[in-house]
Amino acid sequence: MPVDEITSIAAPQTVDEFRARLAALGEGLPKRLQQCASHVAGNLDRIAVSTVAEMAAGADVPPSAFMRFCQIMGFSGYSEMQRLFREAYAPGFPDYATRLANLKGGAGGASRLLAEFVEAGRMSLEGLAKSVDEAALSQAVEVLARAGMIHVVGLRRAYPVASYLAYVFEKMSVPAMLHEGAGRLDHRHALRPGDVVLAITFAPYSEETLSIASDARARGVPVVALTDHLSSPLARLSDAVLTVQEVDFGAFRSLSATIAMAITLAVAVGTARGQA
Amino acid sequence: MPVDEITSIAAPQTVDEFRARLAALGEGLPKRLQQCASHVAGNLDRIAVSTVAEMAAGADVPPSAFMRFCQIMGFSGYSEMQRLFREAYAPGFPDYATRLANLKGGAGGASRLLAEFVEAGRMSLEGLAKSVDEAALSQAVEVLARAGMIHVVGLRRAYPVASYLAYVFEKMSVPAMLHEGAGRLDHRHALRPGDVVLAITFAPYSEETLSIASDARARGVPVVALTDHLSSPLARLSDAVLTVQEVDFGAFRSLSATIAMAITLAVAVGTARGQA
DNA sequence: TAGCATATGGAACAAATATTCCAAATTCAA
DNA sequence: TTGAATTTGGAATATTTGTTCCATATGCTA
Repeated sequence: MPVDEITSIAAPQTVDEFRARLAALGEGLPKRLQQCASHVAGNLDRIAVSTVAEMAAGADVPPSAFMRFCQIMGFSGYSEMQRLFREAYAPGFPDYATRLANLKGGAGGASRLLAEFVEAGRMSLEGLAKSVDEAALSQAVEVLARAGMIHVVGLRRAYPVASYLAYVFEKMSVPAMLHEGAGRLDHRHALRPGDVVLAITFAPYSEETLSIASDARARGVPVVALTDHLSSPLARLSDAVLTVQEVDFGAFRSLSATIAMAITLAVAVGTARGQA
Repeated sequence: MPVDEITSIAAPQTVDEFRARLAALGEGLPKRLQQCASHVAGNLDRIAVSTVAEMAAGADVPPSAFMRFCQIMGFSGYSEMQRLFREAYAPGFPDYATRLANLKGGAGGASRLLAEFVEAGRMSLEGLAKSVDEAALSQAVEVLARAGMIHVVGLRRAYPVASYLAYVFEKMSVPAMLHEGAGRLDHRHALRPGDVVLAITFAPYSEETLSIASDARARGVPVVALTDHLSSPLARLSDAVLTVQEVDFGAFRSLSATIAMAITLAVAVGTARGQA
């Protein structure tokens, strides 16, 4: 039976199915396809970011041979095969805008909302794990661990995070003080040499928070930022910048990832101090 | 100075340089480029596997705007920028599971902690989705939607949740007031017929919160509870009880699931009121 | 408000990439 | 060795994707 008549089964839907099919084809292939199979097996992760020409060159076969390989794997061509890996590489493109539209149309009550927020939270946490800048994180911990007093600043949506940080710092006996926005009264006179400001703000960035941060910087007090983007105005004012992206659901953005980052920071700092 | 005359510096050679340049551009950009910057900052890992059209759509700008963005970042075009990420992302699949494993194995103590908290958060969210009592949830929404004023009470670990609820209620124009523990001063005189108390507390249960709740009940003001167990002392005092269990890591308990429940409650109540 | 500088979107164009096709090469069986 | 069946490579083509350009829109300054 010629290879191009191999009963075409459905294309693999997951990377695992792909692996299985690769194994199933195993030996019985002609030489060039064999080469493709073995090169692919060893370079699964490259498929997402390579062209056919590159993969073919890697397998040391002409592009047309590689195309045949894609077809006997069950795909219509290279593009379709690549799509599988691109999606696996950057998992899930759930389109929240349309889901929200559906939700509004559909029956769904509060439990449906809950499901959406749980999902958004999970994705935010996954995103955090994938995108955290480890260097920035340890730098932040280091700076904070050396602080005489940690001034936690966060208003509006960041306020719950700030208060949570203050709570955990207190539990861990780390000297920290929560700056409340209440009454427009600010405590910047409390900033002393050797202290550190931990500033938290997300778009639209709070004026007060930025102003306290720049004030601190002007006085030579280090600033650690917890914000949403490196391009945040807070980033420029800071000595260490931690970014956390929350997946939003409709107009609403939760705090799962931010809270996870906050507790990590607090516990890491508490631990570092305990050891010193 | 028009953006396309920004002195063209050499293109970033590493992802870190890229980040730095992104941060340096910061504010001064026109709207469309700002959108590009934001979207890119949050989706660095997708660049390797996406087309300009996809990235542009994600940033909600036309492809030509995205091209301009690539150019002011110092690249000749999208292809060149993408090459940086395709090469940088040689290391396997940044699939969540393996990334988590890397973090746990990683050198930095802080990254390890983060991995643990992320994992705990995810598990808490899953638990919440599985165990939610739908009847109690809709009952809580109903009671809150009818309230004249919602009094949000939560101290210590529950305080961040309470302040977050107050924030979201305000955003949704739901009359709500946050009872602060500050100064031992409590606002129970503010409780009026037709109001509702939303009380949040976890073991070890806060005296003050319980006392406000029982006070409210004595006056015939309904109480909605957000707590950790049906057997919580708060449960007995309440007209609707929502329970949320957080998975703890070591001695530390995060708030992912609680926050998810809180935002659900707030949005559901806001929506219900909007419709009425 | 006029006039200038800048930003924007889309259509036209260019380049890269995927895909097909078929003549030539190879293999295998008789 | 011959012929049929299969595999192979590359040239031709189709499709997708990237890039440029410019007319129009927008915002700013005087």
